[in-house]
Amino acid sequence: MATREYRSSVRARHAEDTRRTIVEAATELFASQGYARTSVAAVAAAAGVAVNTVYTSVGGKPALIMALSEDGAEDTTAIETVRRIEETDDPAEILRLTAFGTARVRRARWRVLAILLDNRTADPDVGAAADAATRVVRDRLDLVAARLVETGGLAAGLDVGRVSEVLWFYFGFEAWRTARGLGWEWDDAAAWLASQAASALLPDRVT
Amino acid sequence: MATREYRSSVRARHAEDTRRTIVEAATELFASQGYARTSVAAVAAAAGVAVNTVYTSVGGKPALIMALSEDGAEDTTAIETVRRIEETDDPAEILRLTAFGTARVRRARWRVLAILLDNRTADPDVGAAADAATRVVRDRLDLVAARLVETGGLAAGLDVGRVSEVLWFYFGFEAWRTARGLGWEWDDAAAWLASQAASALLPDRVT
Amino acid sequence: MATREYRSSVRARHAEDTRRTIVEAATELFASQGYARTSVAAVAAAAGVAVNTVYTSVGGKPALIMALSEDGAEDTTAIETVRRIEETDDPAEILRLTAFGTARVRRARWRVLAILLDNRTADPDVGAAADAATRVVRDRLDLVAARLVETGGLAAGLDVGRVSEVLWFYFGFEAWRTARGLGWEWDDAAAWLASQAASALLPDRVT
Amino acid sequence: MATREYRSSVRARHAEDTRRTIVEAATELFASQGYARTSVAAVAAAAGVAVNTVYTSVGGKPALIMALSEDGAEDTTAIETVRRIEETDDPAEILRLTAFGTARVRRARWRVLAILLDNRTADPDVGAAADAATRVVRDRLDLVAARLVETGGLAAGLDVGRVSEVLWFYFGFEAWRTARGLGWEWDDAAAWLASQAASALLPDRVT
DNA sequence: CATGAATGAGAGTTCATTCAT
DNA sequence: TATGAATGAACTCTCATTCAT
Repeated sequence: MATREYRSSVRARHAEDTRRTIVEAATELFASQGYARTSVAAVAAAAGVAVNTVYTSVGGKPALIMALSEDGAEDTTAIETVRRIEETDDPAEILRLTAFGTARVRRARWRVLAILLDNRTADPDVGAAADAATRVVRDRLDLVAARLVETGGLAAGLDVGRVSEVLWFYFGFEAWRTARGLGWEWDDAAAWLASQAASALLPDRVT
Repeated sequence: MATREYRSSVRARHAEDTRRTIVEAATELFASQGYARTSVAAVAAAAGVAVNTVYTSVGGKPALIMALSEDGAEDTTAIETVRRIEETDDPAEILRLTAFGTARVRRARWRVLAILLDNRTADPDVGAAADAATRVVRDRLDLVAARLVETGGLAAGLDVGRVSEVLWFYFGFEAWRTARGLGWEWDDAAAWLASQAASALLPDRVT
Repeated sequence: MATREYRSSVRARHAEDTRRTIVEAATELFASQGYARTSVAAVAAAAGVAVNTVYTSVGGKPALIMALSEDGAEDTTAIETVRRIEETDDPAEILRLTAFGTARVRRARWRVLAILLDNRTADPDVGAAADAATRVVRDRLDLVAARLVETGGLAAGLDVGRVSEVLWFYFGFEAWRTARGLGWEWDDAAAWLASQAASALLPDRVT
Repeated sequence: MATREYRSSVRARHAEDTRRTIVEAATELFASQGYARTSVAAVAAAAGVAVNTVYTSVGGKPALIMALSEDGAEDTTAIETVRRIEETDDPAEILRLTAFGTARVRRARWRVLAILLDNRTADPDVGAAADAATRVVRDRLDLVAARLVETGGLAAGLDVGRVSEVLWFYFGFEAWRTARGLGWEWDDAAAWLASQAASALLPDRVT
């Protein structure tokens, strides 16, 4: 990124600034008013550009959704989490890692995620973006589920599919949304969710 | 209601039919296309009436949301559940009753509920209706939480507020939505949720 | 039509008036400014109605073209001409009948025809309407050509296809357009075109 | 022109190339989609240049029309035809020369001509260009008409104006357009048109 | 000379809603 | 009560064009 700055011309940099300003304004408005009730004109006004600049520099309304949902699609945290999960054999630890890992990812992209989920029905494009985001997370949780089963430390009668479902129940979007809605802090929520998932998946602790 | 039928003229009854047809058509369309993308004209067409009849017999678009959200607002099940909860002192049993009670209520009004939740951001009126529905359920869960504390059978360190939050986490809208999304059957989901809520709220069974 | 007036309600009649007013305004504007440069707003203004009334009572811009091109699609003159052609065996007379018949039809619908031809490229819908109009006339001229060949009074070496082409050359849209452009009166033009077609199709008079 | 090439720098020559490429792309698109429905952006894309290059090297949209209509405005053929007409006294020969002469000119510039005629109403500038082209041809036919009258070999009752009109009818744009539309070959059409013009203007051949 | 970025103006169309019947 | 007709207000998007580089 830093190197890019040197290479790109002043004009290109300025254009990128404009684009970013617009996408941010759109994010703000989509979050506060909803996708359907936010007009392109309002986005332009909020970004301080002409209506058409939204079209020339980002695209139409669906393109705004694409742009903001791809915005910070960096997965370093997620990848790091996956790596650490590979390194441990303790199922409880795996659940804790998953909880705090998803917490971090959700926290970083919460506004965008909320927009996608809250406006699913407003537009097919939003729905598609939301589905894509869902799929990414579910796929990752599938890996975790497989790893959990691999450790052999789960309660009896759980196959990979079921484990994945439970993981989604506790670490998926809705769970975090509920936790957020209840005002729970990220870390508290993560700890609680991890323990609840443990009670659902691990054999009774007592001997 | 039944008595009304006798009193009302044929015309009034016919009008009531029209109204119901329209509200049902609206429910169908809101569920399949979303609130924002469903036009009053589409509702009218689906109901087989003139556009204006929607206005004269139900009201505008927001009125449709009101109408369908008040539609089957009968709470006989909920009230029955509350009554039975009052009669028992076993916290685990209370959780089970709550789980199956909410399952029954959610199941009956699922389509309407999904519409309200999925279209929260589409329109302030929808948001208000969704909030109202949320409040009703949370109030009821507050009662359950109070009752649970009353029994004295909960794990240590739980006050009414916290218990209510946990109940909402497991029996609130999002939990059921996730369960539905995972394809879980109502009764299976209820049993699982009850047991998870128990693990969260009740003291460890052993010792 | 007269009987319809009695049957239809005042409202329906009024609506029909509105529609006609709009189509006439559109015709006027399309003729003077061309299809592409005439906005729906301009049509509405010229008709003295709201912009949307154009949509509710006629349809979009393409619908206006359809409406005006179907407007006076009465073919009584054309049919009458065809009938009279069937009755005579004199090729020269047939050509005269064709000339004056087409003159009458063209004259009646000249404005509309000019619009269709002049705006062919402006919009695919206009092109389609123009093509349809062309096909109708060419089909009719095919019949005339067949009749001419039937009489056996044509010059040697002319088959039906060629005769039809020549008829189109002299009595088709472009010929009349040229004649109009030159300021020729309808009847003078018809007489001249008939004589020229005769010189092209009939054997040399002398011998 | 040839001398210019030597003088002009490489850059100027390159610029001229760019301009020609753009005008050709425009011609192609105007012919296939019509003037109104062809955007400057489309022209630029087809020419493989930036949108703005169209403005800097040719001008706006009207300028494109000007450019292509002046493009190959060489009249060597027309001038040659006029010269040869001056040399003969045989009216029939003059008509033949006119027919084949116009055929050659039309053939060379057919695409451009068709664009001008088909898009007359799309834009005042196009209309003006079309009118200019028309005037040029009509002026030339006026000369031919004068020459024909001069020969004294025409049928009785024809003044120069009338002769000019008839010449326009047979050798003007619309006639050729009709002939082209019918699929007639250039030379066949020319021969037929010449003979028809003869029958209209010359005294009956037989005595 | 050629370009990318940005713009103002305006087009067609849809929508929720009201009026007269 | 129910309706067809008509409307005003937005909205998304395209276009031709100019400015700074």
